Amino acid sequence: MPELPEVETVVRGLRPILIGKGFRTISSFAPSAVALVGPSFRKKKFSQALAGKSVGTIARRGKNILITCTDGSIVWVHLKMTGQFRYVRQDEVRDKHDLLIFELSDSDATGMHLRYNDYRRFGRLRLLTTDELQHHPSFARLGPEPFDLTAEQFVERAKRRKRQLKAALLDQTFIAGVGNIYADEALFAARLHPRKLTNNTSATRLAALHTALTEILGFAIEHMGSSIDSYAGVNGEGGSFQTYLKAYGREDLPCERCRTTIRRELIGQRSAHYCPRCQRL
DNA sequence: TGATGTGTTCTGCT
DNA sequence: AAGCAGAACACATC
Repeated sequence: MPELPEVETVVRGLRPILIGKGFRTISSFAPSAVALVGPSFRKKKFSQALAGKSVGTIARRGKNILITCTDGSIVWVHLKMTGQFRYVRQDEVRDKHDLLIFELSDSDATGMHLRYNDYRRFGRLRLLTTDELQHHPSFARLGPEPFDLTAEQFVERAKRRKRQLKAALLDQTFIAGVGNIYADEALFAARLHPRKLTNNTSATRLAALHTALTEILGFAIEHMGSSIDSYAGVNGEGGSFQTYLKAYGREDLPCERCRTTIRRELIGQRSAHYCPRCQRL
């Protein structure tokens, strides 16, 4: 389940593979809903439109990956739950969920190519112009990056709404990049109940939540994310942050602070893991 | 068959 | 009208 640290790890893995390289040909086994093009590329399929372009820069915005080509067009990728990029030998047998295969300008020399695999097919790749991306409603509404916000700015933002803390952290328009794992971990670290309301939480505690969140995200990036379910980096390497989880996935296990049993509860159709003793409402 | 998992979008309520 | 909660949806797996 790629969240901010996992997506950052993927971006860092893609850079040495793609930057300065060209897309020679792209083989697609993807349904048309998975790989799309913006209006200015109409009439062309994703594979056709991307072939021949070269990669300039690769960036992350929230959980989104932005691969900017030297002609200004952008491949906007959202991995959703199970999307993965893998850099593999060209002769590796194709998995049935390998949906796109990118032959690169140096593939003949290296014998390697890039694949996009997504067994649930929720992920999306779109080839757009810069303008189309900036005006796309779901991209334009993204909230600030956690690291770009001071604790004071986070407090001010939170105080403006009346929302359960867990829901606010998961809301990509409130803050970009946080998913279920890191929301639960940040709330545990700050000893805040997931159902506590933003407007009923003191500025001090909200500031502490922001500090916990950025510390945890930073630490998780250093550990190349959490390998839970099927997540792996571009070169097949797993992250190791899952060994540091204190709340997420620890239902029925003792809290490491007070030994109380960690509870799992549905909040807005999402499981929330928390310690009922350390995190009081 | 239907429950599961997660981010985004839709619907309807206050 | 704005802002929110909750449902629906995108899928494959078992």
